[in-house]
Amino acid sequence: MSAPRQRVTLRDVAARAGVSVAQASFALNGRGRVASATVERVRRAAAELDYQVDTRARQLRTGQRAAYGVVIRNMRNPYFLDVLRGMEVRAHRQGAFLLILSSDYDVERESAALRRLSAEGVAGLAIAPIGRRGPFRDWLPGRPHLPVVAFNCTPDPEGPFGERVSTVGPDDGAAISLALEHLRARGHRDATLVMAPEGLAADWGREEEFHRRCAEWGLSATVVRCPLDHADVARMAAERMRAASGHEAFVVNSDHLGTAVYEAARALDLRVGRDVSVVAHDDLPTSALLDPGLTTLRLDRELLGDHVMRLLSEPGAPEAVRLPVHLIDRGSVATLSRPS
Amino acid sequence: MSAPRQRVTLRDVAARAGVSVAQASFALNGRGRVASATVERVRRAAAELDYQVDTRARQLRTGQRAAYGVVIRNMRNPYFLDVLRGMEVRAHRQGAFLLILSSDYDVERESAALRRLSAEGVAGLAIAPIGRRGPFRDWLPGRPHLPVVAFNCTPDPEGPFGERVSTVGPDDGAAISLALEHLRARGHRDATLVMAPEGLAADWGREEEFHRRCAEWGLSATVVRCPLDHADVARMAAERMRAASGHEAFVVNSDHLGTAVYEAARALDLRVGRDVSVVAHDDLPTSALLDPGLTTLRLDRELLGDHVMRLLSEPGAPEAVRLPVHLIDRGSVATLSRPS
DNA sequence: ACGTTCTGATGAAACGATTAACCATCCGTT
DNA sequence: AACGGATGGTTAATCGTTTCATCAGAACGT
Repeated sequence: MSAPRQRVTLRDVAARAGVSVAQASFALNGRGRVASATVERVRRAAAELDYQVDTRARQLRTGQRAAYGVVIRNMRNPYFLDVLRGMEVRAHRQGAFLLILSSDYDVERESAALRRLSAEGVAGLAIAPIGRRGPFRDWLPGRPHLPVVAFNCTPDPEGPFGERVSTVGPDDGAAISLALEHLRARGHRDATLVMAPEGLAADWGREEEFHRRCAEWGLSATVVRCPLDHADVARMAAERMRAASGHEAFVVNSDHLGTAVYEAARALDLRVGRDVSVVAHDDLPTSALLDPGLTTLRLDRELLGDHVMRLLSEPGAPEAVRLPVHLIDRGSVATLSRPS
Repeated sequence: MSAPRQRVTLRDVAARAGVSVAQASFALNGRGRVASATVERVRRAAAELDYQVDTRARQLRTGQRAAYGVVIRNMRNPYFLDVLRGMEVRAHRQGAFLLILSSDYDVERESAALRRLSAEGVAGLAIAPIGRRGPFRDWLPGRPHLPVVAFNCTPDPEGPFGERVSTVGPDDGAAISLALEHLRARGHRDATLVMAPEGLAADWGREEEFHRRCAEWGLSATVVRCPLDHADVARMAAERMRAASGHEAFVVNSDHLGTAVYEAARALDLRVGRDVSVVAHDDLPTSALLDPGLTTLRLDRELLGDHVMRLLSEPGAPEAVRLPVHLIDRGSVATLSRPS
């Protein structure tokens, strides 16, 4: 009765239903011409044996796969989590699922992840690429038929993505404008943009827009590339604050970096929102809990994920989707009565 | 030269190296007897063609798969993320990777996830089960050979897991003891344990230990099951505080629930750490940012993930691993001068 | 010169599903 | 009686790898 059978195969089901393997396959997938009585019998047999298709065999034959690969930069960043969730919801609706790997800001691992996912035969690939010309770029031409979507990166016509891949990300231009407008309305005359290390994140568009806007609005602009490590960022921010002649206003590229500014301020006995100002990107869950709350640029991250999946599952001409961003004012920007 | 070939297969490599498919396979996997010159030729051919094994075909033949399935409860909980990271690090070391699905606290989805992962032919399955007898239980006997590890749940000898599956989780007994000891040392005479909704999380062990310890130390004990939704928890906590005759001390089963207590307190104009006391579980990143910081029970979550992977990849007799927990005092517990 | 071992290589059978190409009835028409 | 068309079913090829069984020579000892 209960021999230690290794695995229930379609052959077993067919045998039990007294029918050929082909007919069993047709019956279960509702594809060929098969008598309704037979369908019933096969279904019952499958249920009784607790049969599960071996998706690998199926894929091998059909070449199709209901799985998408995702390469994110970091497993611990709630930002990516929400994106993943957005992707997952849509994937789930179409019966697919996600193969998630993280590059951990390491080009070696990013490259390995890409190889791996392609070997797994995913139906499409989403990636939050590292830097400007990581392995991503070299790797693309080798898989001419694989739909690829890059997210959280600036579309760069002459950059890594070329004609083939769609991009989805925040509307960086609008975001920077919002931030600067917010500062300007409160009497600020200069701003410092704090960016992730060169070549790690993919936020090249923001710098450009920052300079453009500052010029347009007559703000004095500074751009700083900073280390990724939290403590180092805090140190650097403290450095700048100490050296600053007047009021220092930071526009930082993530909430993570934003909290570092808080730490720096605390170390110097300065109060954020009075002595120092910060506008951040991302709106992580922690940001509302800070004191004062972190004024930040928010983007619907699940929506972003949804767009990524959409582009992956309905391939067409590549798009460059820029999602709207809005500013959440929590008071981390000071109001200056007179120019600093 | 560059015909739109669909995919580079081992046959192509073999052809280019002027050798049979078998020999090519042996050469690449270093398995059979093959001349070193041939190995070199095949390797070069593979590199030139940018060949990638089709893991599905390989798996179909070998029956083995370098992927493990994970079913977590929620994609957005940083707790699980750290666990995943722990798993991923070990998996990565052995060249395997993770198939992650989330049940979203829905038994239907948990069940679907299990089916799916087993159809994918994973080499093992880790699950943070929902409730006491979810689909998990019914599903187990059908796959007698699949290694399964449950995490973040109390091992329950007569419960869902039986003899087959290992469990990994916090040492709930020790955790509750720590919390109560902390309260007692500060003059508290009663405690309220706030638990997740019946049948959702898997923390049955804590309640038991809570009663035992309270009895032993002469504390008056109350246990509350609460809704999962944040706002509802806050409402309930406020209710209790208002009705309370003396000082209210909560031991809550997650930091998530803990912050709800903060909100309730704020709504009633009470100060946590003075008028109300809280000890939580998990130590999420947000907890240190609250004011006052949330006193919480911390567990090395990556270590937990590491253990899960270990048990999955080196199957043996089932173990019930309980990881040490320590208390992080951030001041959310008041010191009472005299008994309340 | 002849059997024996050893080396390097090959052919073909799996793995478990899908599916194109046939085949056998049976029913109704001409 | 012969034929055309449904209808329900079967056979066998195929997907890309791995691996078992086999084989042609070379090397070697007697």
